[in-house]
Amino acid sequence: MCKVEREMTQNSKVRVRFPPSPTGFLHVGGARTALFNWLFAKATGGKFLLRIEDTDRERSEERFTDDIKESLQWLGLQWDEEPVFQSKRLDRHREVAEQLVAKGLAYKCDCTQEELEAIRKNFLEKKLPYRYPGTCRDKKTHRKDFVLRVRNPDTGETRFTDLIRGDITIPNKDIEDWVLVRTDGNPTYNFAVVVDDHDMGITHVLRGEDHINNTPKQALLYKALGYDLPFFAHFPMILGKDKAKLSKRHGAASTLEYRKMGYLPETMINFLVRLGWSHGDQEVFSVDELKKAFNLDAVGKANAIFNTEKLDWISGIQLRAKPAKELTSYIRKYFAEEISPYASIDPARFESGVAIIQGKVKLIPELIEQMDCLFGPDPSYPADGLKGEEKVLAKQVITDLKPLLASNPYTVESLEKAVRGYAEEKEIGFGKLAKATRFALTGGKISPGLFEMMAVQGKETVSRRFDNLLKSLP
RNA sequence: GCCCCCAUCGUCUAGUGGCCUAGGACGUCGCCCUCUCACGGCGAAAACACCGGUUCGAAACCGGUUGGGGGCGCCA
Repeated sequence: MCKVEREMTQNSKVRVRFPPSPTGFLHVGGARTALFNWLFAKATGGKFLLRIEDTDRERSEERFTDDIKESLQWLGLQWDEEPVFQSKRLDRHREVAEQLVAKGLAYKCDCTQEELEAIRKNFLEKKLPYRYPGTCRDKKTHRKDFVLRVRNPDTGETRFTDLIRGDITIPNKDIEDWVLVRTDGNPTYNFAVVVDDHDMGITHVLRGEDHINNTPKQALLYKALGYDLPFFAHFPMILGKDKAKLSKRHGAASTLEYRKMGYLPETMINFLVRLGWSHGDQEVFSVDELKKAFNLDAVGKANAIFNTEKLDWISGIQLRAKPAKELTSYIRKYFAEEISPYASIDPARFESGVAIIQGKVKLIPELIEQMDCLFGPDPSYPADGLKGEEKVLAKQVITDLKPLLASNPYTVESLEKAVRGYAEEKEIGFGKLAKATRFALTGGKISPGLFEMMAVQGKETVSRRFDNLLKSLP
């Protein structure tokens, strides 16, 4: 925590917000912005709020609001107060707009979109930077349709402090008289944000770097309105592999798709937090650790590329770290359809199946797939699964092991002792023996540890599969 | 075109003037461990964009160049 933050957090409660517009699914860039806000709230003992910015009635859809909420909840980023819907605050926005007009800080502009387009085109042709020229600033009479624009100073400069980047200064001549209220009476983003952040008591505006250019506009409005400026911080962007701003065409559109792919929430959080934030050499974090360790001055300034190599590595680690019981109920909740073939399996057995596989895979679908050798139908034995001499050995080993294990308790230790004892006695290399046994039990070459597997499969299955193999052998 | 932001291995990053012949992690490639697959251990290749300053001393500070990103809507 840097000095400014410390002063701030000592004097009053931190309140941050995540303000998505429901015009698309929550992509991972948005998810990370939400995460940083949430972590900052947790680290400072503040509140994390959700505001749905649905002032664009045309493009806003309820299914996107649902997607955003579900994504946040899946990740565990629970908001602390009822979500605010910007569209329900219309009256308040109009009220503030009127105050601005009354003070002469906003004015009506009846330029049509066509007229503006012509001006814009003209500026572009002359290679001049386009800015609304203030045509209507002092006009007395207006057409029926008009917008409200702010009256911004033409000279001087606007400065604000970014907690990550330091002071940022913009000449006022580069800030145009932008639109506050549309022809249809709805507020624009930059206007609604300022009013809402102020009314919601937001102390820290933490958002993506794509908003840096909006900040001077908003800062000017705060001043015009007589509001205290909140602290600002702009996070670097997450870019796609082509180094362009993340969008639909970069693989997964919605954060929820990562859930489907089999990543855990803690995996996403661990991965996302390291895109732009660091803590010495530490790479692996639990969510609880993050809630204590997160701070703004360890956030970097440079953009990061969303590269899933490390995501998979973290996934393996988090999968291994999750208690089998929790992992099992997570799988039951989100992969119900995928595990439906194992519906009849005793829950405790199912959980031990999860336990012996979770350390070997990186994603949940892989885990479910590997459970097939435990709970699926008996395997068939491909003819080329074992070579000639291996078949001879297999026949001997399985024939001997069958009665030996039939009278043995089915615990990992006891099974291991019995089988290893047998191998020693017969002077058969354990590797060869294991290969034959594995083939008998799975019909393949890859499986969980032999004894863990047998213990989960149970005496009946093991014995039956031993018989099956013997029958298939010449 | 104009404005803003940024710049260390392929990728994520450490680094706040001397500890840097630049550290960690992912990925890659070897070797080891091992009942297979994983895990784990050891090792290798791999970066301070460029040019000028400032300084006894720059990856670090300043300026410029180049490169990248973002913005320039009655979208958010």
